Amino acid sequence: MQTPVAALSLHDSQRRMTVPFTPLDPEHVKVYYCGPTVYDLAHIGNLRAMLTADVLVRFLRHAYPRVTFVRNITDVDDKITARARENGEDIASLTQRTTEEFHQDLAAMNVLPPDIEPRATHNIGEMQALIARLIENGHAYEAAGHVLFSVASFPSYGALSGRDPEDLVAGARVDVATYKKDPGDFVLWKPSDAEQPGWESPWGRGRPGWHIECSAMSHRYLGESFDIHGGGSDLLFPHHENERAQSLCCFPQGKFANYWVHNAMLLVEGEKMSKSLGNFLTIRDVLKQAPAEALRLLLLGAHYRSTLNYTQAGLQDARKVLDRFYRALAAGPVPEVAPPEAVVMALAEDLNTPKALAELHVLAGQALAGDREAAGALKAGAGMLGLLQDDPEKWFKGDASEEDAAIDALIAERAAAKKARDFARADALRDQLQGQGIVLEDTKDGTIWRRA
RNA sequence: GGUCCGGUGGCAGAAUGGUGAUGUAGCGGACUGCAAAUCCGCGAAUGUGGGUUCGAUUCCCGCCCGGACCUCCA
Repeated sequence: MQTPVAALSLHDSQRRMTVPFTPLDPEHVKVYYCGPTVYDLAHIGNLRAMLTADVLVRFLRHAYPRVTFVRNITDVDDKITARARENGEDIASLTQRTTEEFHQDLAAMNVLPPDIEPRATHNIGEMQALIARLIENGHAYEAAGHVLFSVASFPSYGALSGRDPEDLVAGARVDVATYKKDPGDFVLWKPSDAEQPGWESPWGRGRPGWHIECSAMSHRYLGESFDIHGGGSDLLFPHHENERAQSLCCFPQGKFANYWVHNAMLLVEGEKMSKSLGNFLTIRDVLKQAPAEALRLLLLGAHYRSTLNYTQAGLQDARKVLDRFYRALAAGPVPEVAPPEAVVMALAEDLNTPKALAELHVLAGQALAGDREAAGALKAGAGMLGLLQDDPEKWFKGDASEEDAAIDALIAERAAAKKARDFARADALRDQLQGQGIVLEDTKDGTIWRRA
């Protein structure tokens, strides 16, 4: 039996409003997220989408008995082909290495793995089946070695992203391929030359277009209708619009995704993150400067639908906040209790993580004042955000090292000096440790230390 | 050019048609041999110009600024 939880409301991109979430099957909630194209290290913008999904899925698991979370790996893409060529590397080795790095980075960030993580290249047959079906029922056609989706055949094209197909044509800034019947038509299958990865198909050796993989994998693992489909807001158009068109045309009886969740982009020091500005940050770049948990807290500090400004100062802030939270946990025993209502309620309001964090601050204050029940609630509430599950000792001191004994020795020496009222000596020892990045705190139970 | 989203204290960031959270930073005090941590207190914000309203930061319109997307490309 699940504990009763506040009813979740979610902002659905298609309806453009926040609505109560009602699962198709309350016994089994199904979620699909677009995962990475594995040609390079994940950056903190990618991370934001993964983190949004993580908080969403954690909440769903709290509220419903069973959740299946599918997040794919896109391991066939022209960016991958290009990068492999630049590196003089095998495509397979590039995608495998990048996938492993992705997994390591997310594990470091305490992002839980999906239940199923299908790869595009393992689902080529599924994609071809969908494409054949679309041709059969008149939603796709072959032209110049390509198979294209016919936008005109799907009246509600544009409904997800709120676009009028007419506008799209008028504003198109890319030359329209002459073999398209309609400028809005997009590729389902394209021919590959000898250099490019390709698979045999009824339409010749080729490779899939960008969008069909998600239609194929979501169908295979979640069926014709599932609850939530998510990703970054930049995927709304054309990627998700096209996925929706393909899937609904293949399976007109199904609903495809019932709710669409899109997270906003982030800025770096007030500027758009881009390679040309040189402010492109991978997860690994950030983890050289601060603990993963600080980055996680920083990213959860803004609501997922708001543009978030990532800054160095913000990263340091997040660290100090975690110092305070862990101090509250370290101040005494931490009983195991259920997540506090206030935190659950905040998250139920379209995953309002900043509000949930504000509630955690209240609990931290109470815990520091001696309320151990509040400390338990702090830990349980933070757990819903994937925070504060580490040992406080580890947070403050890092992994135990042989250096620790030396630190303890200096602290003992300082204690002796203090006892002898030789404060000059005591302060010198403290300064020495300070220089090594060790901060001392004298408490009534003796001196404790932490790394700055 | 088109469509859409947003502009809240130094910084980050909630909320709301009727006294604007929270954190961090700053300042003052308590505690401390001095610090650190903790506690108490203080100051500090709704881009701009109109409109609707008894009342607007919230709703509407213009402007300025930022961002996303505009079809094989996050």
